[in-house]
Amino acid sequence: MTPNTARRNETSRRAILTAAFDLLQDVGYAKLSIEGIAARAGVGKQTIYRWWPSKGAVIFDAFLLLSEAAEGGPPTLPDTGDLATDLTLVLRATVEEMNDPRYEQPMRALATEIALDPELAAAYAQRLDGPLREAKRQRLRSAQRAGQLAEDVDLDVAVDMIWGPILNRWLHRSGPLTAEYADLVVSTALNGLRPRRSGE
Amino acid sequence: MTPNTARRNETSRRAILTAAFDLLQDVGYAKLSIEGIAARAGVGKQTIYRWWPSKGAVIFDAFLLLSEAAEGGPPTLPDTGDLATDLTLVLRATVEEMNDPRYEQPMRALATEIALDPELAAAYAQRLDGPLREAKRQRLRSAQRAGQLAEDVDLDVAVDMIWGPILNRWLHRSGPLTAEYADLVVSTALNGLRPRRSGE
Amino acid sequence: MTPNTARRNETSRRAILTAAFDLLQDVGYAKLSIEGIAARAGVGKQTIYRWWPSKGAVIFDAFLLLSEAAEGGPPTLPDTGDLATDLTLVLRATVEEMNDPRYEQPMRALATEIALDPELAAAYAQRLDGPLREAKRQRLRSAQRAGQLAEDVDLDVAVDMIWGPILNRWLHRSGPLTAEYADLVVSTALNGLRPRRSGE
Amino acid sequence: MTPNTARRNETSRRAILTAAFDLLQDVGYAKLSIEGIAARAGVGKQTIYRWWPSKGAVIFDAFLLLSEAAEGGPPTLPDTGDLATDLTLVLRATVEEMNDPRYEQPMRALATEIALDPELAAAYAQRLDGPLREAKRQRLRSAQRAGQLAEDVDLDVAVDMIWGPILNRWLHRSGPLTAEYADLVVSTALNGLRPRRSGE
DNA sequence: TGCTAAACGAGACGGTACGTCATGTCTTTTA
DNA sequence: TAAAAGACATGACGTACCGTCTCGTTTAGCA
Repeated sequence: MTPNTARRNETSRRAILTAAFDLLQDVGYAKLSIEGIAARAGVGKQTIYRWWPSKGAVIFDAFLLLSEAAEGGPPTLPDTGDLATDLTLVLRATVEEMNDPRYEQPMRALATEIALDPELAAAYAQRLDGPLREAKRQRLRSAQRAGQLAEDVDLDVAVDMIWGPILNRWLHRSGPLTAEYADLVVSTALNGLRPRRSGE
Repeated sequence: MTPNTARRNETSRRAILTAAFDLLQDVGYAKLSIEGIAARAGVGKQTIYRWWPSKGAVIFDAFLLLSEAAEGGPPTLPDTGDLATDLTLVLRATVEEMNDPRYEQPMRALATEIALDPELAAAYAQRLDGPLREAKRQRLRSAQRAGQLAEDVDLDVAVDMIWGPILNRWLHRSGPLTAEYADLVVSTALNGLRPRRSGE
Repeated sequence: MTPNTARRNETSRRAILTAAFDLLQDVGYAKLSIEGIAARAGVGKQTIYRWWPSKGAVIFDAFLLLSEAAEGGPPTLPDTGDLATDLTLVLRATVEEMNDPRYEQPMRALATEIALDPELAAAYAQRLDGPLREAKRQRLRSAQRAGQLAEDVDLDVAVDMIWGPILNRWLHRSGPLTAEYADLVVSTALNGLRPRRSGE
Repeated sequence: MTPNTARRNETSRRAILTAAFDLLQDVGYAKLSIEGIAARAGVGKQTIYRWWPSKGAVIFDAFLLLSEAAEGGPPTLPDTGDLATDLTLVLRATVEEMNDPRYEQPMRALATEIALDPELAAAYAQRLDGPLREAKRQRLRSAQRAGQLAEDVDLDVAVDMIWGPILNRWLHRSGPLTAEYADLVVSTALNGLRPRRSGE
């Protein structure tokens, strides 16, 4: 069913994924074509069709290649002991990456494909977002142990509460995505919307 | 700039927007074509190109038509005096709509177009999301007055905190989108992540 | 069924047929492609596929255009009163044309398509070969009246007897195709293979 | 230059040629592909490319195999002493073979390749048509000795005169190819087109 | 009888062309 | 006289084959 992967040409594979990522930056998702990727990679179209079921799958693998290249070992969030500080740091970095023109178009492309293709979404959840989300959960668990996070908070909801607004504002462009916004999100999420009996 | 709208055939306009919306349900965003819309609407292609600059603009207007049809006057959120109750109600309804097969594909299409096209995003922010967001802010302001919301909370951030996680989970399919999740989001957002000195 | 021919672009039609004919000379039948024709004609591929069902049909029409351009009125064979002289003249001309590099490749292409596609063969028999064969029969009939051709000879067989060997030798390259051969064919066909009681 | 033929796998060779011939019957010349032949023969593509320079060469060899299988010794035409009788017999058989669906497509394919490829035409003239044509010439020479054929007739032209019309009508489908037609060709070729002083 | 070089099946590869579909522009016809 | 109908140049789609190129695996000839 799956093509025999043994004879696969690794050089071509990397050329394709790199070409796809580069083209996303250059021409954007709307004008990304399989023909274009093949041409830029110096590869026959069939070589793409042989190994990937869809354009989205290529984009997905391009990110996978990138993340493999970047990391050594599973990702972790900084843990200085103070949750607010750490989250602020991380979210500011996230915001910066989202505003980086090198990544913006490719990331939008990936988000789009995931939004439209459930199968790809599952792969994303497992292979790309999975480890990262686990790291986030881990950091929050540590905060729980340190008494900085309520015992009864659902960690997945907590993650969504912190990163969701950021991702959303980026994707929908519903407002400027700045470090200040990131800071506000952190503090608001931690304190909650309700008035607190005693000051922060 | 804008084509003279005077001679515009209103019947064709509605036929086109309805056809676009219906096709989104039937064939999905990926297979939606201008030719298809024109054919289903019984309209010449040129009539579409004359009045809309892009496929995204057609989809956008289709939603606009829908929202005009639905509402009388600007939208409002229920205000029973208890914020938690009202938010829970509204978010459950939102979740239900997002799971409604009639709307899912079209809404994903719109979200996709907005994510990729800044101009469309601006139009969305102003014409479709604008009034709704104002209603949300209004409800939160009322809660502030009632002492159910901290005075120093940025209302836009608050809105993002409540609706962001929902939208996100829906768009990225990062988990099941249920009424329970909606309830959890409301209570977590209101209480915040930090431990509270005294019970809820 | 047949596409409405009313809106057809005559300029494109001629460009396509001319390009096809020229390409046959330049690259030969084996390397003739629809894409190549479209490119050389400055035309979209679809314009070819819209109006012709096959590559053979394009080639056929290219010859049709040529023959229309060439002739005024239906073709006739010379009639000096002496059949042998006239046939010799005509066959020499035919041989010359077959050896003309401008026509050789295109004519081989047409012959090939006809040999493989019965429908095309029927069209050829009717529209291209038909009038010519009629002219040949006419000349032979005239010879019959002049007592230069036996009364009981089937004129179609006679035509085949004279032109068949030429066509055959050309197509199969079974020997050199020269004026001398043409002359021999004429005299042999007229005299027959059997010994004659009295001189020629 | 020529690959060492020593290690050649005879089983594969026969499988390839048989597969090629069978495929010609089944799918026709236009859809005959090297890949198809290799697949049907259960053979790697390279094995075909190693031993044959072109598709036409494979088809040619397929016929060669067939003719080797059929015959014992060089072919001969029947010689009852009466040329007309013998030719009629032979031509009727030829006509029958040409109308046989088992051979029609393959023979058209061979004719096509020969018409387009001079090298193949030379091979055909020498290896396939050569012995047969020699047999035809032989029979005519015998007729000459018996006084049934004029002394001054060029035997090659005579062969063309008899078989050319048949082959032509078959290849171009310029008319029905029947036994009657064959008979007419024989008698017309023998008698010639000119009126004879005294009856046949 | 065991070694080695080739021919073999399989099939991935960079390509070309296929025939189809949609794009956005244009012209023609119709109501 | 606007809009439907649809032809047009363009260009991408996904597929089929081309001819070349490894891969391991027979298989045959020599040593």
